[in-house]
Amino acid sequence: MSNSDLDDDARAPSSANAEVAQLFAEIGDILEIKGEPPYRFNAYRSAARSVGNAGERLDVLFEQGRLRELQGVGAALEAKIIEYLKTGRMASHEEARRDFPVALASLLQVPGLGPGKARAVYQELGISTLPDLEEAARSGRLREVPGFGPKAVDTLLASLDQLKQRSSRGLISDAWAAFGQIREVLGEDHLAVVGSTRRMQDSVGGLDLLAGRDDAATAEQMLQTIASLPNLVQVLDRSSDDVAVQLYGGLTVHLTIVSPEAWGAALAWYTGSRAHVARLEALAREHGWELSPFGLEESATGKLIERQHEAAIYERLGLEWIPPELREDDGEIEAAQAGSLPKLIELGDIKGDLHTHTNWTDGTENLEDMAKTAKALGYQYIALTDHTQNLAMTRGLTPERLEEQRALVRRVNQKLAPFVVLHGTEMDILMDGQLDFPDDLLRSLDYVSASVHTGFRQPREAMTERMLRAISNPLVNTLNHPHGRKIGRREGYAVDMQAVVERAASLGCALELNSTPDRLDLNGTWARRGLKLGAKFTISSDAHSRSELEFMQFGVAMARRGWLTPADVLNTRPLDDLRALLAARRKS
DNA sequence: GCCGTTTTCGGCCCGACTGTTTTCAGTCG
Repeated sequence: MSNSDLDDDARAPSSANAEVAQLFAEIGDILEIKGEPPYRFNAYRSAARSVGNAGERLDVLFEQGRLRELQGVGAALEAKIIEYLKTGRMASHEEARRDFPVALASLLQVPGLGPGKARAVYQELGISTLPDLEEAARSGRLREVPGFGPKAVDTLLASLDQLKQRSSRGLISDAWAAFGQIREVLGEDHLAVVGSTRRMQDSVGGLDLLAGRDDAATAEQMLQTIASLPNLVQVLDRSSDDVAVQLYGGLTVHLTIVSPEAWGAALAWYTGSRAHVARLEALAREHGWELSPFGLEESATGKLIERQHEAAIYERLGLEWIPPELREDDGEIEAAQAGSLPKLIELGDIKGDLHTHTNWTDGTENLEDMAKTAKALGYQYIALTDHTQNLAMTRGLTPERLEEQRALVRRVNQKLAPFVVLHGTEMDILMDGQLDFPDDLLRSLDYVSASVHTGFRQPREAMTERMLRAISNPLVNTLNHPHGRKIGRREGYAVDMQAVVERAASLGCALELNSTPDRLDLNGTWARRGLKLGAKFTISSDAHSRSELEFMQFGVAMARRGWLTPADVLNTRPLDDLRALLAARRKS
């Protein structure tokens, strides 16, 4: 740090970025519990995200007078950042903490417990932690708090149980974003993602990286770079050839230095699931060899068979090279031996995006900008699929507004031809399985997809019937995000998904692989089950802004994990073929 | 508290449900 204004004490183990982001997030939480209006606490939260995920250090941005370039940082929050950089403190944070303990915000994770109840629980019983809350609920003390009747206490206890089971795994998009940031500073040469992130699991335990370096000085430099990333929270572990750190947002990054000569062996070793690698080891033993991260060697003599190239290792073991997404020991070894691995779908096979939103509902941008961006991505078409009237919070479209939208679609299509915007809908499936628009209206649209957005706590039988009824209407082309889960926030609703997938397959209703990183719904496991039943799929971004169109890569990854080929996915088809397929479903 | 092909002020996701009440606050999607 070169700016002499800055106090050395300001730099604790965490980076200033992570510290400031944390303080902003805590202020936001406390403001919400205090009952401040949403635009105030949301301002702190969006600034927290922006600062926490920034790829540059706050002190550098400050020196260059560029703090305001961070999204959501205006004059007031800039001043607070500068105050923190200079003094290591933030007065408004200390002020907020005087009213409510920071720990109280942890109660907001409990489904059904919002800021109002958190405030009441603290003011009436002095409770600010989850264990204390649970104790109060069990002992009956919670009943003393206004608003907590017998039913509310029961629901709360159930929610607490659910919360305990929730996994703390991270989003695949966060892991890849962190890799992008790290690649900027370390360079691309012999730097690779391995582990569950390379296998593109729908959630990841952390980001595992390999760097191939021979000389100790360079290796040391790389480890040091990781240990001082702008968004560092803490260094978890450090040795001469590896480092593990935690970044803002919770992601763990683990970098291992390996010899560039053994690059291929290390890639294979650290990428496959434990079960997959065990199969590779067993195959090696059949040849009298031994596989390790250092190479494939003859067990008896230690003579090197292969270590430099991953594909060559697979080849020596009698296998086709196996795409990382399949390395789960779920039939891929046998297929690779037989030379019958599927030709998996790739991002480049996608011809259009069938799930997008605009500022007519809860998207942030206009149709023309969305379409232009899609066109620039190389697509031939997108489907505009804004929400419908039942989903009021998004200003869901009434039939009248849908008609108005039609004229806009026509104008944009004239302007961007031969690119085509299909006029579609993401229509709510109502509580009883009825659809939010009448059939006549649906018939007038180019594309119809349907989603469950309400009544998540319906019993399993009712939810299953509801979804079956909805997809039984031949005007519904696609069932969107079938499980309705949000990774890290809520489980999917209770539903007999096997029955839904079977029915969809038999009726020709496509199943969506929703590419939004916290959905990834269906995931690879369910895609593969659907494939075996003969289901067809769409892969779509569910973009609410232009940049989110790029989520598509994650949905394609789920498809690959599901062993899907381009033929299994509707939106790999050119527009005319797609239209024919959509029409065929309607006639069924 | 931020922000701007609704631009320097006035917006910023809003209506329904739930369990608690006795007229509604809190939460959700």
